[in-house]
This record gives sequence, structure tokens and C-alpha cells, in this order.
Amino acid sequence: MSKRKSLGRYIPGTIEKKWRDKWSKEHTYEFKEEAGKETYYNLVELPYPSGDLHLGHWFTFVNADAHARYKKMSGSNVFFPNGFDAFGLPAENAAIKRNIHPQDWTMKNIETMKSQFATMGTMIDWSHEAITCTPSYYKWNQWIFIRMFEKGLAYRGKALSNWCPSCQTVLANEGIEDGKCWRCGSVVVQKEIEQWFLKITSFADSLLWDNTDEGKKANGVEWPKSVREGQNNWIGRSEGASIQFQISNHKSQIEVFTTRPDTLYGVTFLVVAPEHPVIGQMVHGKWQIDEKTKKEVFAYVEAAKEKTEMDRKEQKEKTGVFSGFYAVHPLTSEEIPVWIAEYVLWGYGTGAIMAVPAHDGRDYEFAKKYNLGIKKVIQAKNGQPGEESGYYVGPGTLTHSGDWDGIVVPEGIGKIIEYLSEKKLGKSRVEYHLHDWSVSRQRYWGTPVPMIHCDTCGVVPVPLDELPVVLPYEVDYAPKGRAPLATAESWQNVSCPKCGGSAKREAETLDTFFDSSWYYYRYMDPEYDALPFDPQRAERLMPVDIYFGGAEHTLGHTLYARFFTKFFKDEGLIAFDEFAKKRVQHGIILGPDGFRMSKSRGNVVNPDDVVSEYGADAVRLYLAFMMPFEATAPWNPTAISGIYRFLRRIWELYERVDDSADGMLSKQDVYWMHKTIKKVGEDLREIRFNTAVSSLMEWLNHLSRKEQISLEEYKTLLLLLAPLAPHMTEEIWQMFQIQDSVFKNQEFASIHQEDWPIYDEKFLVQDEVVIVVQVNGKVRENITMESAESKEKSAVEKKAKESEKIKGYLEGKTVKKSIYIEGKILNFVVS
RNA sequence: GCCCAGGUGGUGAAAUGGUAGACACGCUGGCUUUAGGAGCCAGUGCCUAAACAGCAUGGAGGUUCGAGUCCUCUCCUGGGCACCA
Repeated sequence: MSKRKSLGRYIPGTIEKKWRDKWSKEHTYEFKEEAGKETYYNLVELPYPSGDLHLGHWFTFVNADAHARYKKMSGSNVFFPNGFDAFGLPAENAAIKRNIHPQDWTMKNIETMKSQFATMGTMIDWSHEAITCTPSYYKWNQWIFIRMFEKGLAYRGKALSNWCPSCQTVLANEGIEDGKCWRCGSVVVQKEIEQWFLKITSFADSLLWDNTDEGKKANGVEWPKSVREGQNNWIGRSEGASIQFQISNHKSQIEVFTTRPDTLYGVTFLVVAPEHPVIGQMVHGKWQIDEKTKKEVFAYVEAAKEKTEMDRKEQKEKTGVFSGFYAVHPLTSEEIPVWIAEYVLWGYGTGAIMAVPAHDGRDYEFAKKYNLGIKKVIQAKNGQPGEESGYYVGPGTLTHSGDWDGIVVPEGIGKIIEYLSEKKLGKSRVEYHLHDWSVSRQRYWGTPVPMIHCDTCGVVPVPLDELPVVLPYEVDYAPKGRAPLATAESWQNVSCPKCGGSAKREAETLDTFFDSSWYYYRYMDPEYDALPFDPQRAERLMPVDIYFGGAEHTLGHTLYARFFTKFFKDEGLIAFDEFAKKRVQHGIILGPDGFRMSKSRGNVVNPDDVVSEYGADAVRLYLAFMMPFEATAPWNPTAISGIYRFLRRIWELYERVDDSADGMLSKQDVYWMHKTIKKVGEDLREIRFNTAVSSLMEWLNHLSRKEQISLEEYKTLLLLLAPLAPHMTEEIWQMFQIQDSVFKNQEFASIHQEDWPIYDEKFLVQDEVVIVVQVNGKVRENITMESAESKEKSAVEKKAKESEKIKGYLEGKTVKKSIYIEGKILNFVVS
């Protein structure tokens, strides 16, 4: 009987540093492909190098790490890389504020954050790191952009933007204060601006998630419903019809889009957006219109132009103006007025609507305000009215004989569109809410758009063998009202690749969402220099098996990433449709006061402080334990002490390990061990870290009640804990080897190279079971029975009826029936 | 307005339709002279002197032998989208 020597006090600081240094020195976690071994691509959204790792980073990364370590112990060859999303506006702002170059600021932050990352004790493989602001990375942004350009997927287009006429620049919504430019105070106007777009809309249909059960099975992808629904709503496919309305006394027509062509009868007026070109014809053309109306229309349209998008959205009450013209209703030939109103958007559909106040709230509101007609459309129910059953009809009178004198149109949207096409009044049309993605940024710190403007040849892409177009270092990046790169004249002036004449480089840079749309391909081999990534390696390592990240990227980043993947597939670079098989979205840790952590509120918990107090393992374990991974809850500064206590109890349990106790485990002990192996494994696999920890605690409570702990039990406990608390388990694992002198003159074996323990179902069967006895569904008694005996309902019933308590409840009553769920519950239903 | 996720003790939370509150924090009482982030024992949903009595998972109905879990309606919180025709 050999009781173990005490390990002394548990001092996480020393232990953790020792192991971190060793792992990093020995490149323990560098990923190498191994033939015949299943790879598992474990991905976390790449962080922005803000300069400080916060608790949210810890929460996501340490839990993703526990999952990765579990997969590794279970036999997968795990690929867990990381990198930095290093371009972007904050670097420029910080640079201006602190008079330091954006690049230097960014690289310094990356260095700081990597040293903070190191304290987590993750198995992140930094040898595959990708940093998006390096030329070796953004070269491939440029390559992809040019490929898209050649396919017509990147194009120069126009879109309404906030424009400051004095600074001559586009402003983001955040750059507008009170409708005025934050820099010069001029009134901001809406202007059509030329910019670079990516044609994501041409992938709209393939980006739609098939949310039917069959669809989910077919693509084999496990993404949360909130993301799938959210993206589908954002893409916003709506099927409907476009319908032509003739303008009275003129040749022109107005085309409207509607999803409810079945309500056509109820149209009492048309509304066009203030930007609609027909207004120009009306006001400036030779159309007959009285001066007063003309003035009103002109004033309304001009006022609308001055408003920013924000102003328009904030406006609550609908406004509008009568155009002075009428259109002809295609069914009744009645004249209906044409109005101009801001609530109709130029950017959606045809920029004109048919207003059906009786069946649309907005139209109703507008009709009420301006005293316009309201007409109800009546649906004929089956069998009535009269013989026209099953059709939509306009109002009419139902005569005694059952005749109907209303206007009859076919029922159902499909049929009515057919009917309209036949009459040449309209046709089916699909609209999307999704817009093409504007990727132009008039900023310095980003990927230069690899294009050249030539007066003779127009826009010409930079030849591929001249990539990367390196972002020049010496540039005046302070805001001056134009793209900063336009100030770097020697950089900008080039000769045209086509004609050799003088030309200028594009001075705009790419949106950073471009960078992050494909970084996980680059991780596979960040040095690869033939293509953005090696298609053969992608075939082996991709798609990503699990992608951890935040809910804030539901509509932006993850949708763009899917778009790039569809593009790569079309290019023949990959064969799969979706880049990530599974998406898991983390929750948020709030400040101890229950509010979002923020410097201004002063409720920020610094992970470094907590680590120096309790150690990284305790922080890791608490972040796993405190709540479900997807939940949002406040940080509880005292609750972590329970975790610390848990770790120390395991540490101290070491001296109670009795080697001779092996083979002497009671059936209960074996049951506990196998039950915990099963539960912790399932939980780590299915992203239920909180219950994985609590089941370890339960087992520890069981072990603590025993006098002898066997070596097998204790080692199993360490193995199960290893993915969650990698430092402490490694330390104890090594102490075994030292005290037993089993590895003399040899390297110590790391616990993280060990296999995950295997449980055996046969040990999960208990000799005795407790059966709950209910009477009319209420618990009245617990009876304990031999497992074998409990399989017989009659035996269980017999035993239950022997109980004095149950006898009392059954006395004088008739047992109508009884329900028995094997090994669990017996319910007597009595009258 | 539409879509999504939630609502369970003082707190964070558990619970394949089968004993609601595991595990942990906090709190209460006790023990151990105890400097250790102590430990150990007992208790801790409500109502009760107590209960293996009754009531309890936002609310109201329903399905079921049995509902936190499934269905219908409703209220509230968080997140996303939005004059999208």
C-alpha cells in the first residue's frame, strides 16, 4: 500500500508558466497532416488586434480549445490555427490620435495580444498564422478581386451615399451629426457615387438556406436556426409580379412591383419614389401640369434629396404630394391618381407601388391622411357567393338568383400572374432585399484595389504577375476629404498595362470584410504562393468542422464567407458548397453589474487580473462552467472561488491515491467512473461545457467520500479534466512519472498526447434501481429493487403494493390501470 | 410591424415527456485555536411546529397515466431586420 507524497501547495502561477514555455519550445501543437488520420478543423473567428485581449476572447477561445483538445484525445488530427484581422479604421484613428503609423500600431498590438493569448494555455497552432495586413496575405485579396472583376462579379457602379459637398467625400452614417458633416459642418446630401461593388446578388438564390427537413439533411450542415432564418430574411427573396399602369393621356407607363397581385382590384392610387425618373418627365417635360402642382412636386423632390438615409428612417409620419397625373386601372379602367411619397423606396422593386389601402397598413395610413379611396377585395369562399366560388372578385351585388356582377379574376397568385401575362398587363418577378456589396473605402489602412484608370483604356486590372500592389508606407493618411492614397502621387502614377500611356492607380482600398471572407482558406498554408490556397490541401482539410464566433456576424461576415465559398466553387478551386459544417455562436459575458462591459461604465473585468489571482486553469474552468456557451450572463467575481476550490481538491486528492486499490473498486465506483467518462465526452463534443464540469464535480464529490482512491480513478479524472484545465493536469501527470521513476532518462509523456478514456455500457447498469411509485401521477413512494427483478412489471407492482404508504393511497379505490416505465416509474391510475 | 432566442430559488443554472431545482455561488447554524483564498458537518423554492401533506418552472387553456419539456392563445425580456410593396 503506497500512499502518495503530497504535491505541496497548488500554486497555479508557477505550474502554468512552466508548461506553457515547454509546449511552445517543443512546438507541441503544430499541426502536421497525417495520412490516414481524420483531420478536424477547429476554427474561431479571427480577432481584431485592438491591443487588448478581453474576457470575451477568453470565453470563446478557451472553450473552443477544450473542444479541440477533446477531439485530439479522441483520435482526430486537430487543426486549430489563429490569425489577425489587421486592416481597418481603428488603426487609422488610433494612429492619428497617438501620432504612430497604423502599421506600427497594429503590429505592436498583435505582439501584445499574442503574449496574452499565450497565458490561456490553448493548443492554437501559431505556425499557420495569417495576418491580413501583410502583403503576402492581401496579394491574394487582390488576386481574388481581379478574378471577380474578370467574371463580372466586381464592377464599378453607382449607389446613393451620404455626401459632403464641401469635403468632397463620402461619409459613413456615423460621420453625420445632426444632418451635417462632422468635420466641416456642411449639410450632407444624398448623392449617387461611383464605387466598387461585388455582385453578391447573383448568388442570392444559392445563399438561401433550405430550412425544410429534407434540405437540412441534404446539405448536412449544422448551423443555428437564428443564422439561417436571419440570412434568409436579409436576402429577402419575394416572389410577386410587376404590373404596368398606363398613364392617362400619355404614352408612358409606370411599372410597379407587388407581392399581392391578387389585391389588384383594390388599387386606388399609385405611389412613386421621389427619385423616380417619371417625375422628371412630368416636371421638366412638356406634360400638362399646372404651375402650382409643379412647384409643390419640385419642392417635395428637392427636400427629399437633402435628407440623409437616417433622417428618412427616423421620420414617422408619411408625407407625399400629388403629381398632377392619373393612371388607368387595368381592370376597371378607372382613373387613379399618381402620388409621390418617400415611403416608397427607389432602391427596391421598381420604385413604384400600386397602393391597396384596404389590404396594406402603410397604404391605408397614407390614404387616410390624403383622403384617397379605399376599396376592399372580397374573396369568394368555396360555394359562395354564387357560382364564382374559388375566385377573387371585386365588390358587386349578389342577386337573388345567385348571379354576381363583380369583376372576376382567377384565384391564387400563380393563376393571377398567368392571367395578367395573357392580358399583357404584367409578369412574374422576383425581388431581393439583398443589395450588391459596396467594397470601396476611401481609407488608407486597407488592401489597395488592384485597378488602374487609364484615360484611353478605361479601368484595367493590374497584371497578376505584378501583384501584390503594395500599400505604400509613407502616406498622409490624415482625413483630408479624399482617398489618402491619392496623395501618394509617385505611387499612384503608373503606365497603363494595356496601352502603356499614363494612368493612375485606384486610390480606394477594400472593405475589411473582404479580408475576413476567406482567411480560413489561407490558414491551411499562409506561405502558399501559386494561388490563394492549395486546392488539394483544401480537399483534405476543408470544410471547417466547427466555426465558433459571435452572433453579430450573422448578416455580415458569415454571409460574405459563404459567398466567397460559392465563388471559389464556381472557379473550380473547391468542390463543396458551404465552408463550415457547423456554426456555434457564443454568448456574452456581462459586467458584474449586469450591463455590457464598457470602459465608460467602468465595469470591465480584465482577464489578466483574474488569471494572476486564480490561475489560467481556474479561469478556463469557470468560463466553461458559468453558463451554457450560447448564453449571456454577468460575470460573478466570487463564484470563481468554487472552481479554484475544485481544482485544489483534485490537487490534494493526489496523496490519497492508493495504488493497491486498483481492482478493488466497488460496482458503484466503477459505475461512477464510466458514467462520468460518457457524460464529459458527450458534453465536450456537443459544446455543453458547463455540464461537463458539473459532472466532474459530482464525481469528485463521490471520490472525496471514499477513503481510498485507485490509480485508475484518479488518472481517469485527470484525463477527463485535461481539455479544460491543461496545465494542472499536465503537472500532476508528470508527478506520477517522477514519483514512480518510470521514465528514467526519458522524456515525460504529456497527458495531452494520451487517449480519451473509453467507457463500457455494461458498467452503466446498476445492480439495484430506485423506482418511483406514483398514484394518479403524484409521487408517493420510492422502492429499491434488483435490476433484474425490475424488468418484470408484475414484480414491481407487487412490491409497490406491499408499501404501507401505497396501501393507504390505494385503499378503497379501484386500480383502473397502471403504467410502468422500466427501471424508472410506476404509476397507478385509480378511480 | 416581421423574424430569432429566452422567461425555472437570493444568484449562475440542471433536468431522452417520467422524483423540478443536479452542480456551483451566496446565506444560516455547528465543529476544528483555524492565518489556510481554510477545512469539515448540517440546513437552504414557497407554505408549515413538522411532514415521505399542500403549492410551485411568466400567465391562461389543452393533449397525456404523467408536462419546465408537446400544442393553442397571451404577457414580458434580449437580439436582429424594417416604410422592402
